[in-house]
Formats: sequence, C-alpha cells, structure tokens
Amino acid sequence: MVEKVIEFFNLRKIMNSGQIFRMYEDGEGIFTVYSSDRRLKVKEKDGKIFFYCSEEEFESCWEDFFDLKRDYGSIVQRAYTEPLGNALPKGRDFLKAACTYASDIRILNQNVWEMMISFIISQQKQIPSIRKCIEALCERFGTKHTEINGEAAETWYGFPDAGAIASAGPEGLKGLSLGYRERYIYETAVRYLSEGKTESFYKNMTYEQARKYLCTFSGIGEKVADCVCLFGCGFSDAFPIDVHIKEVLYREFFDESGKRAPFDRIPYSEYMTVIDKSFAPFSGVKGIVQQWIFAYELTLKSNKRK
DNA sequence: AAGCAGGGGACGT
DNA sequence: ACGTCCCCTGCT
Repeated sequence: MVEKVIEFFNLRKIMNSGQIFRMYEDGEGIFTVYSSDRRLKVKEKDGKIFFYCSEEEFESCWEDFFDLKRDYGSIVQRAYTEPLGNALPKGRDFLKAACTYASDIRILNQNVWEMMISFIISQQKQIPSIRKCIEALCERFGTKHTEINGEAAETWYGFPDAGAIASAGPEGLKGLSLGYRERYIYETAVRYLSEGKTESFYKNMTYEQARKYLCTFSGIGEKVADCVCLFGCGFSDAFPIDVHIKEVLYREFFDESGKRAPFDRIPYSEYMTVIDKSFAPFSGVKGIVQQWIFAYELTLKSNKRK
C-alpha cells in the first residue's frame, strides 16, 4: 500500500468528471479504478490517499495515470492572476468560479486504445448508459480476472484489446446497446489491429498530427479525437468541445458580434478560435481549463434542476 | 401507457 | 451547413 498527501486531488470529482467511465465508489471514500487489464483500489480518508498497490506499481503506473507529477498549483494561480486574452469580465469571473470549484480534478493519463473506443461509444449517450455499454463490452471481450482476496473471490474484466473485438466479426457486437456505433467500433478495431501501432506512436506525434490522424478512424470526429488526445495521449492542450462547453463559451466568452447563430449551430472551428484567444495564458494546459469549466457547468445545471 | 424529445457526434448527398 | 443514423432515458 502507498500512502500520500496530495494537493488538488479529489477522487469523487474525478470519477464524475466524464473523463473516466470505469471508476466506481464502492463505499464512502473507497474507489475502484479499471484501466486496460489493471485494477486499483484507492481510498481517501482524513486528507490522505491510500493506493492499494506496491510502491513499484504506483511509480510505474498509477502516479502517471493520476497525473500526480504535474504542478496544478501554478496553473490555478494563473487563473487568478493572469488576464484573459479576451476582454469580457464576465468570462473571467466564470473561469475563477470554475477553477475554485474544480481545481482538484486531475486530467488522467489513460490507455489510448481504451479512450478511442470509450469515446466512440460516448457519442449521443449519457454517462450512465456509456458505463453500461463499456462494462458489457468488457464482459464479452475482455480478459476475465479472478482474484482471491482473503475469503472473497471476485471476478472482473479487463478492457478488450483490438484483436478480441476484430476477431468477433462485424456481427460480434450485437446485443450491447451500441446502436450505429457497432460498425464504428468494429472498423476501428480492425484498422487499429492492422496498423499494429503502440501507444508511443500517438504520444510522439504533435497534438495537431495526432488529432488529424485519429479523425481518419471510423466513428472518430473532432470532438472524440480531442477526448482521446487529452485523456489518452497526454496532450494537455486538447480542448474537447461538446454541447455543454459550447453553451458556456457562447454565454460567457462570446462577444455579441459572434452570436448570430444559435450556440449549437456554430462550427467547431469557431469555438476553437475563441478558445485560443480567451485562454491564451493557459497555452499548454488548456485541457485542464476545459475540465474546470465542464465540471463547473454540470454542477450549475444539476443545482438548477433541484 | 404510448409517444416524444434529446443525449458530452459522425457521416454523407 | 443540413438531415440522418441506433438505442436509451426521462418526461408526459
């Protein structure tokens, strides 16, 4: 077991931040995280974090997975001190509030292949349904793991590799509630397999190259590519733009001259321009700002519903 | 109770 | 720049 005191780290908020789907809270402050064929239990108690793994596994895997080597404090400080690229005072206040709420969310460094499939599944779906689909996919195609911890033996499944999905054939994904995404997943698996690239292939490209390359896979468009870049490839400048982000940017960061069309009918590229301008002080870590804004906007919405 | 709208999009004339 | 795609969920 590894015990740490970690600033800017909140497991529950990370679990609910939409960047990871295979993470569960089993009891008060006790979480299980799945990634590829690994599983980790983590506990938060009295300001300490307990990682239930060896020192060696922590250093070689989970420390990077949870992005613990990054100095989040300096990024947070920028949110309060640096002027924003645009002149809208409203946007600046919103960013500060978002940072105050969400600065303890880390951007995870997850498996690239797992991110590709997970975010292909995510399109036009809500989070609980995404979780169910991914879990079903793991049960059907993933490696079965059986561990005996003391008296209790429990079974869990790893995330399937491309070969397991490809060899099932084009009809192999039926019955998993994937809908039109079945074809995307199958085709992406076949191509990923045939190319035989490893994670480092994606991570060693520039962000722009990786993004463009990912978009050539079936079922991966700009938004999904940005999710893979940010949560998988380690490109912390990637800024996925979904409907929620569009709504916030439109409301808080657009000047009136940019508002001729409804927010959901303005193209991705125009939002990218606004982001580059508004968040220039965060160049290199724009994706972290995205996560603050996204998480804060979701809580605003869920509070409004009550 | 059946029917509708919408969901962290991608793709195609 | 538009409609269409599958499937689920929540609402009525």
